[in-house]
Amino acid sequence: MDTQKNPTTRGRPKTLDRDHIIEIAKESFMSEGPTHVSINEICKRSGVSKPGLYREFGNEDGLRRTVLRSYRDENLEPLYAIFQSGGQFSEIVEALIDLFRSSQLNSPTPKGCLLQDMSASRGQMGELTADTIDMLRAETIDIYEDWIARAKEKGEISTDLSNPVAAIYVDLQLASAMVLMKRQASPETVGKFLRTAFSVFSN
Amino acid sequence: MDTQKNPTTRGRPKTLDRDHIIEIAKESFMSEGPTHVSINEICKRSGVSKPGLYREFGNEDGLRRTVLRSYRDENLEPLYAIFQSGGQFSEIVEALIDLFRSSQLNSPTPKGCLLQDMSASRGQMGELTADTIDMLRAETIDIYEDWIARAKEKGEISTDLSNPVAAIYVDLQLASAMVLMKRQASPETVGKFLRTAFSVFSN
DNA sequence: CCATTTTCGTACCATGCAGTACAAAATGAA
DNA sequence: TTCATTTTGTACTGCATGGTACGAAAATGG
Repeated sequence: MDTQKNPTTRGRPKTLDRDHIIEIAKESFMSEGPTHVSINEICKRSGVSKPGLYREFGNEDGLRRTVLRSYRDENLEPLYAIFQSGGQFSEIVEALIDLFRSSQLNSPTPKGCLLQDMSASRGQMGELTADTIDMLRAETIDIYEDWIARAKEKGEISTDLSNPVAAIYVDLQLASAMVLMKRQASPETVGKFLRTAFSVFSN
Repeated sequence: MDTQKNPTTRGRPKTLDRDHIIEIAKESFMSEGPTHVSINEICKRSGVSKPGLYREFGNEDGLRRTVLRSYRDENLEPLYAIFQSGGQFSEIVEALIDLFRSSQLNSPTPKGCLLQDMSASRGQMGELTADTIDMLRAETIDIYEDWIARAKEKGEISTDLSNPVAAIYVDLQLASAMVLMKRQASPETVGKFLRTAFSVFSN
């Protein structure tokens, strides 16, 4: 599905606000867990009829995939940008801490990482969403691995870990930091946690 | 609820195997997530009628609490024992790695930590289970904090982190290691991860 | 004004869920 | 044998879910 925009100008004008539904669904998935919010509930919260939502996204799997893609573009992309900024290792760690703090302070409800949450319940997801999860996970791990590799080459860090294992380590530390955020730990605690976790690479 | 054993010898003899149900439910909760296994499904898998299960555990909340308590006694207790063994910091880290490896190798299905899983979906749990989650979380955090405090006093470690924050750090690292296990990472990777994560305390 | 096109939402379907009413079955006691 | 006691499972209730059939509504084109 993923309906395309109206080519002609005929017919009843569309009132359904696709982006609004995606935002409501994203917020709901992140605060209550992607598998614990029903389509019915999303319809009520976004003020759309059920057939309206189904016409737009096909089915539950389609909605989840769309929301996850939106999460990538809006929430993950800024994270990627930091790793690919070319800054020094220590600068990047501090930039990460800043990003986490600001996203924690700017969010009304405590948020974790939607990709991690969906990944944890991958078995409950449909095919489209599961494939998207796999792609995004591979994408992020690659970015972490490249970052580690470049920092090693520049002599900014040293570690016993191979690059793939170091990438997994980074992935898990960021996931943990987001768990802390969801638990509403203070930004100071989150910062201390990240600085400590990344101190294993210092030389 | 939590029915007590028959005092008299009258009446129809009981055939329901309480412990078997608990084991089946625990296995199911750990492999599929505590909120994604229905009572119906547990009844089928353990060969018990639905009223039979309800007579034994009261309701879904009662079953979850019972399973979680059993998880504590059977799975968490050995972990606690390591931290309270009085060994040196480095010995305890190695003992942890051993415990993780053996539990990973001995388990047919990939397992994470039921307490973490339930904690993550605490909002979906009933009152009894939620209370038990809180108690167990406080219990484990206390054990980690005591361990850190003792190791500091003995001069085996040094860190900028306060004891409470260090305890949170330990908690998250163990949770991450269990996530790795659930993802079926090799025991070597899990070991490397833990050694690296705990290396932040070395002096 | 009418036909065509497109989007709209009410009302429905089958399924699975947590939880229960109730009578049959199985024992010891009298 | 019969009664009291206890455990058993079949068959049900009411509700929420994912998903859809279908006709009304709202626009443009002729």
